Amino acid sequence: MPEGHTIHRHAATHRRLLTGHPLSVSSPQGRFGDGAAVLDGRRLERVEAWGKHEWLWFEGDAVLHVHLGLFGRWRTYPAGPPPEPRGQVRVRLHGPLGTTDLSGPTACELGDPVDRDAVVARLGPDPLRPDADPERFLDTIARSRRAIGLLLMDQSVVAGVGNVYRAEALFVNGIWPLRTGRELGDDERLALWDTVVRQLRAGVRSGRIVTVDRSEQPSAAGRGARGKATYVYKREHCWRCGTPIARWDLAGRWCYACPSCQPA
DNA sequence: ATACCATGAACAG
DNA sequence: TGTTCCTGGTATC
Repeated sequence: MPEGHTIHRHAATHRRLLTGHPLSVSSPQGRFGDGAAVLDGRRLERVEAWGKHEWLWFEGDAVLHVHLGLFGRWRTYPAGPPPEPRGQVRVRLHGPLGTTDLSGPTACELGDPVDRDAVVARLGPDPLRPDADPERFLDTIARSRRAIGLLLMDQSVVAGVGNVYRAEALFVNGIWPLRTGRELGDDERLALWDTVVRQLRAGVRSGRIVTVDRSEQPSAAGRGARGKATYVYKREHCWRCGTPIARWDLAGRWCYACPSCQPA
């Protein structure tokens, strides 16, 4: 399931496999309105990701906006699609080099560049984008009385961080989630930004969220072995110190932290 | 067959 | 703050 690293990986795949070609566009599930008919046969010009959003720019200023939400997924078939689509397929994009099927998205809308800009205007900097502006993130949280655990999940503060990276980024910096943005030190704010950049990039590279440092992996976890993925997220005990993990509902999402490594 | 759960977010009030 | 919408994998009857 998708945080920002997943979306950037999908964008890269779509870029590589689908851009530059006229695509067959269909909606096997039939729930894409007239979008499929409008896009069918158009050339895909470029693909862009920002946080958890993806835009596919087709010729003629037709822009497909996709947000996977909690359940959405892309299934890509470089060798050609299976005869029967798997599950409920909202959109199928088919080109000479491959096919990709979208199911379960929170958003799948056809618009134009202005619509795209309107979405971007609501988003904070994306740590994965080269044009990201860390100062926006730092200034916003430096002024905020809201808990840093809420700020990291707020896509208008930083785009692409979800529940797993929230938990892990706070952990590696020893920050209790309920401390407010303004009461953090400048060094802590900067370190948090650096951490989400590093963790998200690692996620793009590997396709998994693995935040536990190699030096803290069990020695048996060599090549191929999965090793430990997280320090606190969905864990019973802290991977670093063994203290029972605190877990509570924070604005409707589970929040995980180590009471010992992340003192309040 | 059914229940429950999840890495998300918009909307109402 | 609570409700609603997406889907599908796993657990439970």
